[in-house]
Amino acid sequence: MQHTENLDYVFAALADPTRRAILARLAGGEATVNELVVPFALSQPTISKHLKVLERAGLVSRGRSAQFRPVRLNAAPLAEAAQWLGDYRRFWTESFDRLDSYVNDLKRKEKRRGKRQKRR
Amino acid sequence: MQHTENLDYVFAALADPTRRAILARLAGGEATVNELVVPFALSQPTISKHLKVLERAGLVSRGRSAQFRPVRLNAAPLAEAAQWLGDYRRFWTESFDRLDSYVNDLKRKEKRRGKRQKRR
DNA sequence: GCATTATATAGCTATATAGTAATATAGCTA
DNA sequence: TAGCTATATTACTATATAGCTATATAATGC
Repeated sequence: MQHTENLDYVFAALADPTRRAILARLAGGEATVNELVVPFALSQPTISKHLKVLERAGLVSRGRSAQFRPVRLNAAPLAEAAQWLGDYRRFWTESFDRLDSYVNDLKRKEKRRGKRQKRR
Repeated sequence: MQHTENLDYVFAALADPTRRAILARLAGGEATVNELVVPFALSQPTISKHLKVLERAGLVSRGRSAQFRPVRLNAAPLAEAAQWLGDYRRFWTESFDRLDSYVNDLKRKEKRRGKRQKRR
């Protein structure tokens, strides 16, 4: 595809509820790994793995303070994702959806009558 | 993680560039499976599988017209996703310069990634 | 019934992911 | 130095995903 490869990582990262919860937690301020482990009933290495996925997507970055590696939210990739979604905003209203399917229904009927043809 | 479970499927569906391209195509109007196969250099079963993933996420629905199963965009789940992202909007509008440096960073990484060829 | 077309399903391979326990590393502190 | 704490890495399971080819199903038209 083109240069949207980072969206692969961003959306993939957001597809896991644990990772979304981690981001929600970080929205309240940076946290250490162990602080992130506590609420999840998951092992520390598992959380570290999730953090690596979030880091690959650019959604978190790590500091260094003594033996702590504080994690903080980096929302920039979310802006990218939101921008991608924004292209579909016009399809969201139900009235438009109904109009759309109505129009498409007409197209389909016309296609059947008019035999095989390329669309628009 | 109860009533956000749908987001798992939606974001997972959006994580694949082929599926995002299918949605982009459907934004221009509904299409048959074979019409969706053409631009991708992928087999028809592979596209059918992608459509199943999109359907599970509620992002497309299928009609029935003769032996065709026309696929059409259903953008409602995208609204959900956008709403989720909206909660983080303040984090990227507050610091636009950080987005800028993030994008520059991406460009650098992409250049490096292009040298050692990759994956799939 | 038979052939054609559109799509779905089955069965397979290869790779990725989420989880685990055990261990290693790095930085404090006494 | 030794010992403690925080985090990362390793090695291993189990499951999911993306792709393929081959085949099955469904609807149409002759």
